[in-house]
This record gives sequence, structure tokens and C-alpha cells, in this order.
Amino acid sequence: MSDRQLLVTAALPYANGHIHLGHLVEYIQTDIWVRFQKLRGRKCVFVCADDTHGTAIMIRARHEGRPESELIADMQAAHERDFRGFDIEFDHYGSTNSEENYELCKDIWSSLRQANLIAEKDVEQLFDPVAGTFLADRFVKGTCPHCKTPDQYGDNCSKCGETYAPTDLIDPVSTLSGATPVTKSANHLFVQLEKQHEFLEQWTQSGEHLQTEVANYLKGHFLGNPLRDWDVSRPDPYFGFAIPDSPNNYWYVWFDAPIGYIASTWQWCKKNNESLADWWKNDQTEIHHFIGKDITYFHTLFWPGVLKAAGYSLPKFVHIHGFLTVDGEKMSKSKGTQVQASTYLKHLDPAFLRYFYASKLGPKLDDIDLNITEFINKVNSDLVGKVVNLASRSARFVETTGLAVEYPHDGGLFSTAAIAGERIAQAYDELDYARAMRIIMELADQANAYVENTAPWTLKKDPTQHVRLQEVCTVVLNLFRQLCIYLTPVLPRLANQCGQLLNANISSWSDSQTPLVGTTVSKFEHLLQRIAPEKVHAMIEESKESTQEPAATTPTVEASATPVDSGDALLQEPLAPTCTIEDFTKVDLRVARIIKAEEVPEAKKLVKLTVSLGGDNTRTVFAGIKAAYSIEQLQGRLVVIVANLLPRQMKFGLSEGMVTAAGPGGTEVFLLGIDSGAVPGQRVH
RNA sequence: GGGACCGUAGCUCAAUGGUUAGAGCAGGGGACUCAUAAUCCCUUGGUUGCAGGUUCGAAUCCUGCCGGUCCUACCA
Repeated sequence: MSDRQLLVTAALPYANGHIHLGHLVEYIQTDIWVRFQKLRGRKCVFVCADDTHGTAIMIRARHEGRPESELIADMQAAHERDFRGFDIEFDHYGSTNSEENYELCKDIWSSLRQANLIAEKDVEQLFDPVAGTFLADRFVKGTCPHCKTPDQYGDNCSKCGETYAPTDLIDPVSTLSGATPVTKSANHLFVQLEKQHEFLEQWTQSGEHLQTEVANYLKGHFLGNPLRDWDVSRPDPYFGFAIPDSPNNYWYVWFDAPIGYIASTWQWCKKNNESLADWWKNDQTEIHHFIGKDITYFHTLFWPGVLKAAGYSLPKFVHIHGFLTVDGEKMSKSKGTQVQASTYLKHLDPAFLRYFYASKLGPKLDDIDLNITEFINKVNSDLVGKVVNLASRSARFVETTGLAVEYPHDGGLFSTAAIAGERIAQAYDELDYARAMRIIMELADQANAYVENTAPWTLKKDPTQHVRLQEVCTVVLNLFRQLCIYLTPVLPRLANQCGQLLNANISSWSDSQTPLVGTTVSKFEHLLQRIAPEKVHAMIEESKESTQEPAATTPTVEASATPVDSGDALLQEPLAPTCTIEDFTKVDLRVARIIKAEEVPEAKKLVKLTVSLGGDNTRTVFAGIKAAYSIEQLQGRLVVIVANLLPRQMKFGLSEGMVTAAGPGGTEVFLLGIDSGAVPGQRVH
């Protein structure tokens, strides 16, 4: 232990969206670990920041007609408020849009230059003359140069699978303005990661810094081939930092985002009179990153490569966790299971979620499931029924007398639990919170059994037994306090309440090793309320509506009775270029009835539909709606199809049309219906 | 189709290659009445996805199937 100190980071939330229950898995996991380390007396600093740069922010700010700085300031305030609400306690929370970050980017950049890791290449890119911006691949659509399929994104063709540059597209169109983009050459800068290949191979495969699944993944996916050069620049205009030695170029958001870890540390250092080198260029400092599995590549290859080249410390460990599902499914806005942090807090105590996540989290990167019924049962049963119940059934008996002056015989319960503390600590340290919670609940069971056997309520009735009553309650409250100490990283508020109840604050893990005696006992008040299922359901209901709430930019606005739709959907998929009525009439939309819906077992997304346009007029259509609709739901219903679409040969057969639907895909697909009265074959005008 | 991970009681999960595979919750039976209908005792529940193999010994290691999740190829 000695001099070693810990620097801990959680991934930087992007300034384009609010914190939801999925994000909180990571912040709660990290916060618990940090609180545990601090409680154990280790020097540990927890930093984070908002990730603020990039095209998405620039476009959004434009849409909202205000400067980026305003947008990201609002969002950061909302993020910090959400974190505070969940008792996530950073030592410093910064922003990637800071002076310190810019300084560090420059410093690291010049190191990369000196190490000869930067390559320059001219890249032909499409430029939108109306929006005045270069277009990322997904902002360009056009006809595939190989198979001539129209309406393809700029990186590859969804029909023939060919990959190409957006400049190869025939008749490209900007999805931002609808303008025809022009080709413009720009100088791009690349980090030649391949030059670090040998080092990264050794670092990732050493078994010391990554979970084994992650190391295997990298080996199989990336390290078997030469590592691709990383394009880390974006031409003007771009919301970010200008690259000093490359006019009109900005660092790509993924370049400056991880450097934000260092910048935030630096800001913390300035506040606390510490030296940055002591934290980022010091073997005695262990750096621990906590991230989700979606950003593995950046943190396990690109980031170590950059740090190594620039002479900063490498992470001691990159801890990667899985995603959150709700009731076994991906979070869904329409089902109300993508619950925003602020919505949760309106209905429920943050302790519930902290405990539930703790009881599910292990050191692996498995996804964890928030099953609503289990959530309610587990929290009520474990926290209220077992832990808090101990205080509830003993504290009132000693409100007047306080705790006994000497710790009485308890059959070895306290010392057993004290010894178990080491196993619990080890579980916390290894991020196996589920194991820690299991051990703690076993101890709670034993303590409840003790109450049962000693029956303080019987002792109370007999005046000659009042000394014994005080002894028994002293034991029970000490066992309760021990549990609170062990739960402090997860439930800091409960630890405080326990301190107030027994008039002795919990300040260190070692408090669990010595019984508390002779203190007064405060008047007992309920420490936690049970979860009422209605509240959980109300939260889900509100989350269903909240897709229509004003988004990100106006976080302080409360949900109102009249729906206010956010601009998110439009932002995800900007308007297509203007078309004429003639253009529109080229598309023949028809009402059709699904007369047969069939599974395509081998297909992951597709369902085979036989639709009728009335009379004998039927056709086969494949639709990518497998995840969103069951066969039964589809059978017989009316849909709107594109009836004059060029038939397309797909893997499982010929598709003679297209079913219209909205939504991003997956389970979030919503078929177009039609009001009753319409009949198959009618055209949509 | 390719790759990564996983499959243990109704549910969520334990179990360094080593007794008869265990907990919690749910279910069933009883007890208690201090406690937020909480708690305590007893109890039902398993071909460890399937089939082989290695081994004195396999939930664990190997091979092949089956099934699931994720990344990636088909949401005309």
C-alpha cells in the first residue's frame, strides 16, 4: 500500500445527451470503488469531465441558434446535477473544452510529432457549400458507384457491400442542406498506430491491464493485422481545438477526449496544490479507467499508444463493463425503459439503484439486467427487511439508556463479522460487488437470527431484565453498524444516518473492527422507505412521455401537459433535399394488407410478408422489423407500402416493395398505419 | 456467414480439476409479534444446454452440435 496512490476515471459523458440509467452503471460502479478505496485509507482521486467537441455538437448548436459554449455549459450543469443526485462524488469534474486540455493536446501532439508518428495525407472529401462544412461519411448519400443502387451512405453500399470513399458516390447529396457537395481536398493528419504494434501487443496481452475477454478480443480483431492509421484531424469548420501547426485543421473529438482525463486531473492539481507529474508521470500512481465495452478500441489501443509515445503513465487497468438491459431487453424509449437520471430521482431514492447495481455487478463485462420485479423485491427484502430492520427492531429499546459501556458477549458474532470484513474488502477491490453484497447479506441474516433468539421484546416486559435488554440491543446495533460500514461505498447516506443514530460517525473501514460502546442513541426514524411498485411504474410511464419532452438543451423545464417534441429525431436524420410534387408522385404509396407473415429463421432482422393490394394482387416484401413485431401482430394488419419500387433480390428471396416505418431500427421500428376506412390498393396522396 | 462472450433450481447468481453442485428471491409448511406484513425455523426444487473425449476424479479442460447476447455482413 504505502506510497501508492490511485487515479480513477469514468468515461466522459458526451455533451449531446442526458444521463440515463445505462450510463449510471458505470458511474455508480466507479464511485463505489473510489469510495471503498478512500474508506480503506488509500489516497485516491476520481476525475471526470464533459466531452464537448465534435460535429454533432456543432450541428446541434446551429439548429438551436446559439453558440456551442452555451449548449455545452447547460449540458454540463445538467450532468453534474444528475451525478450529485446519485451521490456520485468526483474530486473534480472538468470539461474537454478547457484551457488545460488545449495545453495538453498541444504538448502531446508535439511529442507525437517528435516520435515521428504523425503522417499527413491529402484527403479528398465532400464539402457542403451551403452549410459551409465538410461532410462526414454519414452526412452524404448518393448512388453506389459499383452496383448503382441509389441512396447509399458515403462509406459503403448496403446492397453490394462495397466500401468506397464518399467522393466516389454518383450524384452525392448533403443530408444537412440537400445541396450538391463539391469535392475539396484537405490535408488530414494521421497517427500511425502500427508503429506501436509491438508495444501494444505486449501491453494488451500481458494479462495485467485488461480482462482476459478484452485481451482476446483485441488479439482476434485488431492485432492480427497491421493497425490502421488513425485520422485525428478535421478541417474547418469544426467545434474543437485548432491544431497549431496545421492551419485550418482541428483535432478530432476522439483525440482530445481522453486527454480530458489528464486535463481534469490538472485542474484538480491546481486547486489542491499538487503536481500533475506526480499523477501522470509517476510509477507510484495507479491509473484506473472505467469504461463501457463500446469504447474498448480507443482506450485499449489508441490511448495507450498515445500515452506511451508522449511519455505519460500507462493505465494500470482498464476496467470494462457491459451494457444495461431492462427486463431482459435493450432500453427502449417507447417502452419507457430508457429512464433518465433526473426522471428516476423524481420518483425513487438513489440508494435503491446503487444497491441493486452493486448486487449485480461483477468483474466481467457481462451485460447486467434491471428486472423491475427483481429490483423491487431485492431492495425491499435486503435493505429494508434485513439491514435497516436491525436498527428498527432494537434502537427504540435503548433510546433512553444508550449503548452499554462494555461490549457484552455475543457468541462471537461481532468478531466473525469483523473477520469477514477482509473477504468483503477483497471483493470490493476486485470489483466483485455482487460477492461483497452476498457476504454482507449473510451477516445480516445472522444478526436477525440473533434478535430472534434473544427476543428483546420479551426482556422489555421484565424489569429485572433491563440490563440484559441493553446488552442485547448493544449487540444488535453494533452488528447493524458493522453492516453500514461495509455498505458505506454503496450507500453513503445510510452510513451517515447510522452515524447520527449512534452518535459516532463512520470514517474508516477499520471502524468495523471495534465495537462501539457507551454512546447515546438518537430517536429512531426510518432510514429507508420501501419501494412502492406504483412509483416504479409511474417512473416508467413518465419516461414514455419524456421522449416528447424538451431535450438536453432545456434541462430545467419540467414535463408539461402539452407534449413538446424534442429535435433529437430530426437531428439523427436531417431533412432530405427539397423535392417537387412531381418527384413525390414518382413514389407510389399504397395501402396493403398483410395476408401472410412468415419467419425467416436464418435472417436476423428480416420478416417475409405477403401483402395484398386487393383482388388477386399480392406480392412478397421483406421487411427488417423482426425485432419489433411478432408474426401474430403483423398478420392481417394494414400497412403502407412503396408499391412501385424496383424489386430487389435479397438473400432469402425477391422483395417486391417496401413497408414504410419510422424509427432508428432494432426494436424501435414503428409501422405506418392508416385510419379505418382505407382499403388495400388505395393510393396515398 | 465470420469473430468475441456465455449457457448451473421457476428467477438472479455461487462453486482454485477434488466430499452428496450451493445461496438469495419466488413456492409449500410452521413459529413469533420488537420491527416499514418486516423476521426466524423447516421444506419442495437439478440428467450443470446436448453428445463425445482427456482424467483416479469434470459444472470446471478439449472437440462437435444446439441455444442466447454483442461486434460485423442482408433493415428496397
